[in-house]
Amino acid sequence: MTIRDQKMQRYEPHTFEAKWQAAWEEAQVFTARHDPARQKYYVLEMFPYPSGRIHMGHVRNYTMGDVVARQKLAAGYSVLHPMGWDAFGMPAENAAMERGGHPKDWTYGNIADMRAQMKPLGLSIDWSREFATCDPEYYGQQQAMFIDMLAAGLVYRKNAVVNWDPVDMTVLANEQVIDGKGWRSGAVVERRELTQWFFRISDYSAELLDALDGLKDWPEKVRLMQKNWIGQSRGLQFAFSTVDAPEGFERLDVYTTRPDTLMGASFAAISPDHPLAKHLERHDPEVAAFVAECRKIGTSEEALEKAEKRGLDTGIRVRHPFDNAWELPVYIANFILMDYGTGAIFGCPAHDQRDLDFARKYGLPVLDVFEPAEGGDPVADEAFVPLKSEPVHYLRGFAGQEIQTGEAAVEAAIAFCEANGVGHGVTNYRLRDWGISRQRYWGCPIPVVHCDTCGVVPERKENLPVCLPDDVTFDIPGNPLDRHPTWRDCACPKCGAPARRETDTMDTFVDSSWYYARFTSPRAATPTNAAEADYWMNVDQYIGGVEHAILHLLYSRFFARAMAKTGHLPQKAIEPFNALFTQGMVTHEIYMTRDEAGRPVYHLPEDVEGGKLKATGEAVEIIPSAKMSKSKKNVVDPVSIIDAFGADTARWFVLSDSPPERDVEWTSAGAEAAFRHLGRVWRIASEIAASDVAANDQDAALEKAVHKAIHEVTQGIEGFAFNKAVAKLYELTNTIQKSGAGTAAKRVAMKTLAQLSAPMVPHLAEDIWAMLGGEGLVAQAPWPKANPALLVDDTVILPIQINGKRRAEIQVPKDMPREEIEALALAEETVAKVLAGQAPKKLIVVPGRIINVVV
RNA sequence: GCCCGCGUGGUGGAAUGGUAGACACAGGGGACUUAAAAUCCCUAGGCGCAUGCCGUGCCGGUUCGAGUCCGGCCGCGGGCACCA
Repeated sequence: MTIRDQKMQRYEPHTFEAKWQAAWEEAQVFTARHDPARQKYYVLEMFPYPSGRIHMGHVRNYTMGDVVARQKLAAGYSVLHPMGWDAFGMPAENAAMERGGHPKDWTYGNIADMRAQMKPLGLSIDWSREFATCDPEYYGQQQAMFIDMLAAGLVYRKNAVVNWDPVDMTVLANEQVIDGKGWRSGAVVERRELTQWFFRISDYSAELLDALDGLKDWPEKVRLMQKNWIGQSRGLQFAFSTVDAPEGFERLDVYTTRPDTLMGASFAAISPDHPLAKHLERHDPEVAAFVAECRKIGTSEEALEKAEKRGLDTGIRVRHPFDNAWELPVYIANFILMDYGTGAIFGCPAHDQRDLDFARKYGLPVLDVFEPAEGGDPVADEAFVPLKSEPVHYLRGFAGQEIQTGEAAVEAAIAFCEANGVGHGVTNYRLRDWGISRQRYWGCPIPVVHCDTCGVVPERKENLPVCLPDDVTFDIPGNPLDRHPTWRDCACPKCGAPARRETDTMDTFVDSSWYYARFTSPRAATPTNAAEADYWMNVDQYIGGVEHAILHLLYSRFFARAMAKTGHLPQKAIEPFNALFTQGMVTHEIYMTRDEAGRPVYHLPEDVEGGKLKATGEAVEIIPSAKMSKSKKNVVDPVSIIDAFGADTARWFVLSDSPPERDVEWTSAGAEAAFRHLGRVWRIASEIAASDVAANDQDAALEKAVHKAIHEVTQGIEGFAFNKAVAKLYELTNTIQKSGAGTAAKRVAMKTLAQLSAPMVPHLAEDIWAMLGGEGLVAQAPWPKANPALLVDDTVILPIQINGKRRAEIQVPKDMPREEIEALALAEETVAKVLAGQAPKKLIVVPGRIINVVV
């Protein structure tokens, strides 16, 4: 072999990756075709926010989707694999505020950059269907649906609280509130009520809950999280009669999931947002001060739960429903949510830790309602809160048995109360209606007009889209739409009189709640096209991060139902995602040094070598495995990886080693190893292409290994165990390399390896395929089928355990009868020695698996 | 605080309740080379001279048999309704 030949036989992905991408493009391999003769398959990865740079998490997400899409294409499906941009949202406005410019320019510029970074990955995406949610063609259709949903009674307005920054005079998102203060102004944030638009998702609580059972191919944990989020509960709603309450508040409605503890009640409590609290606030300075204090906590449930539990005695009392002489004080308490139940509760300190803490703090009585069935001490500092399924002994019960489970006692208590005219049993949900109003510019305008005579009037559909005006500035905080007179002022669509446009825009979750449907007909003049939606829906495989397990997925499930109700989706699409896969993050070590003041200074991976800074030799502190983030500088830029190693190496790396649902740690050693392996595969292929060995007795063994690999790799891909599929491909590579089989058999083996690798490393696969004389593109070759006859082994090795510990093994024919195996096992040397002529206590034979001898 | 998940060699991980550590990374040894790179081969959980013993975050339980199932902890991660 000459030096020139050696040079030619190197794996140089840059010489062919672009070539094969052009070949796919030329052959229109990935254009989704509505072909009624073929079964369709719709693969979708959660679309990205156009931040400007792709990161390894994207590479991992889209490579997984690509593996599925390419394998299904090879398996004969008509595949839809689209890509778009979740393009509205706060970062674009923040960029405009910080750096000047316009959110639109920033966003479209980022999209162009990210598309250019994604294309070299060689993803099998039908780019002809691409859109961004900030395209007027997209959000105009969203506005049309909003109008339809408004007409269908799915949308309404009500008051709701927001975070208000009193210095910047603007509404803040929860993430912009840090320790109760505005992120820019540092001012203490207030809760303020605004009239806002809501979707009636809570009307669908029961249905969204029940339908979870049908989502067989969703992760169990996601279904469980959604179930808990919807939060169905069975309880009693009843009214206390009040003593010394203001006029109009003669009754206080409360909801409880533990009516069986009614005889252990020691106080009632209402939310600071309860109408009674609001009434008292106006007349009582002490209440006003307390309620004002409560409103500083912020709007998130997390903040509320973590805040110190506090209350204020209103002086009002309520009568116990079963004893007119028994009066309970009414507190305003900062931990009661107005949105849940009736915004008022009764507290039973003995059997609820929060109530107990509250009672101890304010010197309220603690009455034990029940004790452990076997008896126990009265409650002291720890509430007695057994599982509802556990039987307990009732001391202050009033319905049902003396010893019964909490569940039974609750039902008995509800029945008793209903029979005695004290309230009624109700089923409640934790799920609240979906507030979509955002006091921001960069979002889909809510297409309604406020008219002094007609009230709130939807825009006429022929006037859609209601486009965002371009002439806006972000030099002062707040919503530029609010101070844009020529955009804001308009004519009422109904009476023509001067009117004002709604200046709130929609939550970006609305945008992402139907993009999957729009991909089925992305240029249609209506939100969807019935025939296309009918063919392509549902999404057969949806892939994205677990961080979307609740909100995005729940909103999408609701929105699909709302679209079906308004005629924009077929009924079969109300559960839009047949299968869901939630993938893990890409992590990396963090490299840190400290400055003179001891503050941490972070360093990029490319600036560090061998635990030291390349520039200065200073040792760095290594913090293991954390989610890649710009602020910690533990990021690896996919573009630089592709430049250094090619796209296939990046793709191969993110699929190997870690199971897809778990986090994967990016290491430069791993990336180099992936590159080396692909180089080896390429070299073995080129050696086979140049070799000429006659058929021989090793061909059969190689063929068997190939078919085993077909079976196992296919199983790995279909079961979303890409790391295992990769391991099997390593094994097959090793087998081919070591095999002394003839060239013909090796060519078949290598071509099959190319086909099995194509979903993961498509460029390399094409190159090998072409090298070995494969017909056409491997991307269009049918997926190989394993011959079942070649998958079974004639003999199996059975390990023998003695008392559960492995001591020996025997090799037996695959279908040897149990009795013969038993005899062989007992005759085995080690076993015979241990038994010493005695019969075993027990002999367990699991055919094809194991033998356990118990002595 | 509440809901959900995860925890296995030096590292990433594999294992329908049935041989713990497949496959790979890093390491050690060797071959080839004037040398290096590249490549190839061998080795490899810990302890012990060894029959062997110990090992899947910790404690307990079920089972002939537990990484896997159950109960209780510890640690880490995700979500908590205006981040996307």
